[in-house]
Amino acid sequence: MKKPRRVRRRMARKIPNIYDVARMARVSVFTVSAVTNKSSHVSVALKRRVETSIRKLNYRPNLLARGLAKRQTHTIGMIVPDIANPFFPQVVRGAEDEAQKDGYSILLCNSDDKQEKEEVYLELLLSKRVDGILLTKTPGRFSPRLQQMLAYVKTPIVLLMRTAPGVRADAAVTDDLKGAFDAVSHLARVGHRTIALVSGPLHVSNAKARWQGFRKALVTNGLHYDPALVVEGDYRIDSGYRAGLALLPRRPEAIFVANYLMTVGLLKAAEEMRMRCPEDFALASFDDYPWLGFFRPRLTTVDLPQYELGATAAQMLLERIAGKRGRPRTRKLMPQLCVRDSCGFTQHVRKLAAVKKAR
Amino acid sequence: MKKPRRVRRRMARKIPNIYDVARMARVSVFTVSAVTNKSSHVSVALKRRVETSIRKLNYRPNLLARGLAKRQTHTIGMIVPDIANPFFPQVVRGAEDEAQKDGYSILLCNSDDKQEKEEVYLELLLSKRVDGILLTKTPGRFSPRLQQMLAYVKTPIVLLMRTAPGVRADAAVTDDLKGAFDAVSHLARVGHRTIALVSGPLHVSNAKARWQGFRKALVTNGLHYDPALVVEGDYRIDSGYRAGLALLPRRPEAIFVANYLMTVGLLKAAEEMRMRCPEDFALASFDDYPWLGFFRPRLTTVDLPQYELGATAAQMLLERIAGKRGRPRTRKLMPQLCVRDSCGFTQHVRKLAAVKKAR
DNA sequence: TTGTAGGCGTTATCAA
DNA sequence: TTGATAACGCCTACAA
Repeated sequence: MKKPRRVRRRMARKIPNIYDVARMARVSVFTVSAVTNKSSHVSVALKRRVETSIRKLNYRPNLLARGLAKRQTHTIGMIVPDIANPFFPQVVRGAEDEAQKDGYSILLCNSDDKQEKEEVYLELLLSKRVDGILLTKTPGRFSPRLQQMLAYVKTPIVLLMRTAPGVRADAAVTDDLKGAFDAVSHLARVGHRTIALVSGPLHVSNAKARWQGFRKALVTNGLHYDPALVVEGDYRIDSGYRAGLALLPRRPEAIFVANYLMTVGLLKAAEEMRMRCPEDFALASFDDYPWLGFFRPRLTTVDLPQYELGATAAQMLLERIAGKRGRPRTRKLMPQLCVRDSCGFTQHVRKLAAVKKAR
Repeated sequence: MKKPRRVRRRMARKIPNIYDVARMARVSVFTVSAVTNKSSHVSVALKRRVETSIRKLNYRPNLLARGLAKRQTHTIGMIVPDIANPFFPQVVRGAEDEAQKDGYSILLCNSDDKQEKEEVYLELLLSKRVDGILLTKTPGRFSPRLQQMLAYVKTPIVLLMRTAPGVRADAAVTDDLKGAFDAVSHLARVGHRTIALVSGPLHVSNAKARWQGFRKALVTNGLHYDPALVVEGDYRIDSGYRAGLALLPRRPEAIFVANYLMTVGLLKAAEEMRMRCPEDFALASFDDYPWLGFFRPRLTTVDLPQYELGATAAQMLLERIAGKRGRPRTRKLMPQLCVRDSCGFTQHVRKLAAVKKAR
């Protein structure tokens, strides 16, 4: 004989559970569950009684318990390098919107691009039984143990922004090679012959792609690749600053920077060295923001669809969670070159006009 | 007689649970639990056996189940208007860092400053049994039902950035009145006599405070308050743009804008009207970002400690979660005026120098 | 259509 | 110190 659930008296108030509702409505918990989940047909009379009780008690199902029973939490984990990097907020927002449509919430983690942090978070997310994970992978491979865990639990993962060697998973990325190619080609077209590169960390897939796009553009435009004009940064402001200090004294005609934060650092260096853009050097960079058109130098940029990137990744993840099978897919979103003044284009046009006029 | 837990054969692999570990180590689940939680003393021999089994099985406690049993999830909910607003990422980051130190994760939600979304999220967070909530309250009051729920479950809330009438809770805010006062006073000191205001939505506490700071500065500096020079926006780019279109034709000597996004909009309007800052109008605005010093106009701003704000709020929340009692406290963080060129200060100084020289 | 009771994976209580 | 077993609050097969 099982004795009835012990009545708790200590805490005067207790959050009502499904039993409380059932008791008040004089039905079984099954009926209550059927009503809250619309899972099975319930007669109108009982349904009404249940709903009344729910309202009276202000009952809300405990999603923890539900998650435990159904083995799904309607939560997805998202690991980004740093939400404070202005690139990611829009991505996260896109993912959150998409997730929310399907009733999913997002657990946000910052890895700082450190493998150890990433590993800790990944394990935590698995322990919290998230239904899936959106991951901007840190450089480097998973530890064997983690790899094994991931394979074992089969929690779907979608890679975001970066692919990762050794990880077989869906991915949502941007066509960074093309983005860089377009930007650098544009610089060449405007007439710049010596073009420097401030690259991201080359062991990160998208930095590599941007570097490749840079090289390809040089080749295509018949320009010389000068290793002395290439500096590898880490996508943060300070590395852009150091790159600027190293690069600007060499007087390249143009500089292509692989992300916004490093561009900020580079401009800081230029400021200190009293060099102006685009008068003293042309500039094109990755990532676009709503404010860039209204401050000088008006940056020429490669605009990445950040929001869409996050939304797409979330969609892919939700499909996997919903049970979609098949081998991993990679969705590549297209960047768009956004020409403003920093590349020297406007000066270029003016010059052309002047030449034309002179003749 | 209770029959032993049914052996599941259907799914070949199953995530190991505490029973599996106990069985392999030939101990009871209690012992395993005691080991993983270090909650009670376990003999060295058993402890070793348990640890070995844990390692062999790659066991990780199911945090859902733990949460259900212990009635705490080590998760906190965070509701911000929009993570894509560049103000919030740093705030979120501060909160996340602080939470993570104590083993808490963050569930992130965007309310878009809509009461309905906020309410849905709040209920969801409660249903997910978060241990506490960080809330940048939308304007308006909670519905009675929600208010009742919140009071009932006693989940601690800390208000972030904005206080809210009718909500008795800890709060972490910035001294916006002082921030605005300092900025506007500075504009006056530089010599501007007609100063316009692009305000945030006045039913939001911090917009109100900034407006008050503006007015106080006018009074203190003996300037006239002209309602025609005040426009109320909604903190978004577009409202700043419209404000610019309305305000700039009136040729105020200076404009004070209550946040960054609206400043961006205002500059867009200025651009269209071919008015330059600071030559045609001076500008000071709220919120500072790492890049502002390197683009023109170099904005004079009120720098708010965003990261610290998030961190402080999280600390306060964690204290409440840990059981701290006492009446609600409000922590007010200090802003810092960051003088650059847009306020016309440098021009002002140059003029003074010229005058001096002339004598 | 509705109810009963076992299971989800922990922790916690009470004996031993 | 350890073990057995009842919560925690929900879902769901199976039975009625």
